[in-house]
Amino acid sequence: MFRGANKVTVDSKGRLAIPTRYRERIGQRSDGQLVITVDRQCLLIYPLPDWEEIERKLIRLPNLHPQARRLQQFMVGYASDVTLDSHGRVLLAKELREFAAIDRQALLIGQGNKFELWDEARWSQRIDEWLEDEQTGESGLPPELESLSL
Amino acid sequence: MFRGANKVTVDSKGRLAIPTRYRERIGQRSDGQLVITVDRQCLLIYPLPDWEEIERKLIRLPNLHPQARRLQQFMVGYASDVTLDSHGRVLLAKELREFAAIDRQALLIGQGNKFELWDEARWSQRIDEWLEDEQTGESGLPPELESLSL
DNA sequence: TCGCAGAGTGGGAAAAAGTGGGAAATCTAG
DNA sequence: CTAGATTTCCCACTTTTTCCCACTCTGCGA
Repeated sequence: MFRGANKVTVDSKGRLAIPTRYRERIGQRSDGQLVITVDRQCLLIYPLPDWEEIERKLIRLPNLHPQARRLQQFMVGYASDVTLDSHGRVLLAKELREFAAIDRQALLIGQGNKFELWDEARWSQRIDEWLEDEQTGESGLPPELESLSL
Repeated sequence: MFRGANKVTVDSKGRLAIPTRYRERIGQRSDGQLVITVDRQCLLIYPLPDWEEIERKLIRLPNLHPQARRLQQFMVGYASDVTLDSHGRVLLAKELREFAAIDRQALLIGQGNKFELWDEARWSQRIDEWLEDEQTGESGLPPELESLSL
């Protein structure tokens, strides 16, 4: 399981250093091979085998359904294979960086079998939204949440 | 069960000494391994096995639901593994300290299977809020609370 | 009151990780 | 086929992290 938040910087060539504590796991799981694609506001980074599973699911979606088609189109369409270099860095394609508005400071967020990569400004905006919603005592929690005890 | 409130200080390197009376229990329960993550305004500190149980619950949540997704994103996303050093201290990641606005004086609050860690100022603010609410005699207690006898 | 022990705190040095840039190799277009 | 541009690989420097040691403070007992 990947977890934890790390500030990372993308250098002028578009390279991103994966924090060392994850490298061993990535090496084991996929021999350093990752797939990076887009989500609505951020990028997603999967070890290759995990991505392949997702991809199979995506392709099997009913592709007359416009939303399913679109999801497929974006996620598969932007997916790019990368390999860790000798210093544990990966190269983010320019298209991906532009899509997620990432230029230098970013946050790498562990999310179980994948990572999310957020532009710093967008992430803090997301935190603000969260705190605001909690304040206003939002209703409509699903039953699983209401009864969740942490 | 962890109980009690302790004033603790976070040093300039971000280290936090766990009060000795808890150390033996933590050693037994998880061999000194803890996971620290965020809550709305404070940090939560779990022994590793307890955290893993929480994490399983979180991951099982319906993740098309925006609120569930967000909870998952933040709690798993910020969760960081730490180990007690030779003096019973743990290192708080910079990202966590920033999130909870903890810079030096903090309060460690025992909460059963976990601890809460509060910035000192935020904690006293919270006490004020509590007292105020009691004054205004807020209604609308959920049934579980109404019938609770202390 | 003094000293000892346990706990807390701070800091220094070695090691590891992160960062940037240059040169070689490959690709593209004219 | 050649010149320019882009990509890839590798090296070197800087910063951060980690580990360990030493000092201080407090409380307890002699």
